[in-house]
Amino acid sequence: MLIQAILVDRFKQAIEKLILAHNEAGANIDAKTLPVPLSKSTRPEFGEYQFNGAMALSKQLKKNPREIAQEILEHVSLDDIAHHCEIAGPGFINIHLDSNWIAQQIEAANGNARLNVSKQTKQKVVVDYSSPNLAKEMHVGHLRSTIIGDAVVKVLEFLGADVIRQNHMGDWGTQFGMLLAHLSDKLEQSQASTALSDLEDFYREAKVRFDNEEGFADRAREYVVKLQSGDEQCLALWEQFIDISISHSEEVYTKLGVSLSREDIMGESAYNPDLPVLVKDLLEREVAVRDQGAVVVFLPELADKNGNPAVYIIQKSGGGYLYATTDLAAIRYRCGKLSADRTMIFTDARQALHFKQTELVARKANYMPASHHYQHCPFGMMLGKDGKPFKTRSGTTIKLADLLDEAIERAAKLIAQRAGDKSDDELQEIAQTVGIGAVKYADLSKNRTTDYIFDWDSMLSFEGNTAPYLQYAYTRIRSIFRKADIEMDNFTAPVTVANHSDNESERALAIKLLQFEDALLAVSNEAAPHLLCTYLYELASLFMKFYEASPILKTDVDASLRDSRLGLAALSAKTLKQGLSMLGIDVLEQM
RNA sequence: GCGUCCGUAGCUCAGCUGGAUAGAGCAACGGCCUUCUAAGCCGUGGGUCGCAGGUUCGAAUCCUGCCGGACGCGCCA
Repeated sequence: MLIQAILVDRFKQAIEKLILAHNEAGANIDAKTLPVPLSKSTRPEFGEYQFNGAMALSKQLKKNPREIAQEILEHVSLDDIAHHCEIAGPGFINIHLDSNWIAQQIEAANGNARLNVSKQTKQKVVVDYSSPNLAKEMHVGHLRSTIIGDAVVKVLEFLGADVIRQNHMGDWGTQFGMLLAHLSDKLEQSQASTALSDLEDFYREAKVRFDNEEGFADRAREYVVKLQSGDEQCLALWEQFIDISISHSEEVYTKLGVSLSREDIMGESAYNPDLPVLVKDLLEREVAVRDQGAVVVFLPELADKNGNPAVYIIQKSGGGYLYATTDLAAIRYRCGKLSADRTMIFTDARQALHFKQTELVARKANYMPASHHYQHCPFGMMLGKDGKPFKTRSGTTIKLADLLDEAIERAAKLIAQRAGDKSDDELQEIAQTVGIGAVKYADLSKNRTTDYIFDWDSMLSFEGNTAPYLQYAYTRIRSIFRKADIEMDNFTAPVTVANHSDNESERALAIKLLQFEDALLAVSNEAAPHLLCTYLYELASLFMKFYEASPILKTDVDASLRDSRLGLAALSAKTLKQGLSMLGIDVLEQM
């Protein structure tokens, strides 16, 4: 149910009719290109939606804007949706939705497993996210890509897209020479799983040897060469390393409730066989040229002031390949083999230029169809409370697994203070759900593009725009249904929706419930899960107000009113649950 | 030097297809529990939307310049 789209459509038709009439009378305006500025009203007394196009039209038609607004009203057909419209101020058209229509939509959504969210035209979308470096353990820097990407994936899937997850893991590169040389030595005394139980320590040890130990650096370089030439023993060693490192990531994914699995891994190494083919192809077709021993693509589109083109290196002078080469190969694979319509890549903002250049080169080389929608979705850094990159006190990066454990611990402490009569197991489950939810929500609820400040206290405060607030709203509704001994999921009842003057909180809640699909569509278009967070927070907040103002199970509430309110509560809970699940956050029956 | 992103309340952030009096939360202060779970609700105070121009009937939103910050700009990813 897309209210916004329906209204835009109706007004579009009205404007076209109106323009046609004016054009017959001598005007000359192209109605197709006119914007349809329709938005939510800023204040309740202005109705639920407003159309703001009359002022602009009046200019073109040289007529009083209020008269134009009147003409639009004569042409627009809203009888089924709107109770009435009015012209206000300089020419705003305020739309007051019809209470019966709203009520019908609520009932329909309650009786529908998809909450009346329709499926969009099917599109094949590749989403590239998480992509940790397997040489090390996942650290806080991987949190954003992982959970923002996963939230977008889940929203796209719910809207009917054919999503292909691509975990572009860093499983190749010179650093593996050092790691494999070290691993080879370690295996003389212990199992690989033991040696690699802490990847951070392992990396550090290898690095120390590389920097200080006589002959080790040479051995490391030999391993790189052997690995690249496909030496079997070396590859076996590499596979062991990768396998164990992947299981470390999987543990984090499980803890985070992220939907990535082994099948989604398409690491950098997967493109190795294609890299020489790709470079050769680009050279033959003269997209790329040799320059100073390297193979490069010149990009005059990104030239500096003096006309020097930007340079994009795809093969080093020593013959090695770079991430530019791999990313081009990935485009070929995704557009060719996977025939994707859209690619979304979630990496930090520092790589923006790289992806801009990569897209330019890929388009020059025709590796993407012109219609392909290639989207780098950048995000800002995670900063500590001091505004500097988030690190431990000693200045090292924080392991993601440790961060999540700390979240659960902190949540457990806070929950214990309000424990009530819950068992230890129950408390542990709540701590898990609340702690992880809080960390994820704190990140997801912020605009993707800016840096954000990580602060334990505010994310676990359980107050305001936090995951626990949303989870609590859900448990309140569950509690009502428990008390009434009614099964919520299949509950349907005739719903009535009050006028704004009779019960404002009820009406506001009902309308918010109908805007779920609009919110999801915005997330899908902008790759911005914070829009869903905002929506869910507003929904929860409106439910809380409704809950305070409108008793449901009290004895003086008659049966039909009770059932109507139960209907609103049920849809609120189902919407919260569905929305949170797309953010990868669980709900609880009690907390 | 060039480029990208950003600058909104004491703090953390929304709002940016131009629209009516710029919104939340936290923090501060004051109310509301014989309870559909107070992890809640209601209220009060708090803003030169970095600065200066411009476009417009109308600018936090678009354009230009400046100031301040982060990041990036040929052989790391």
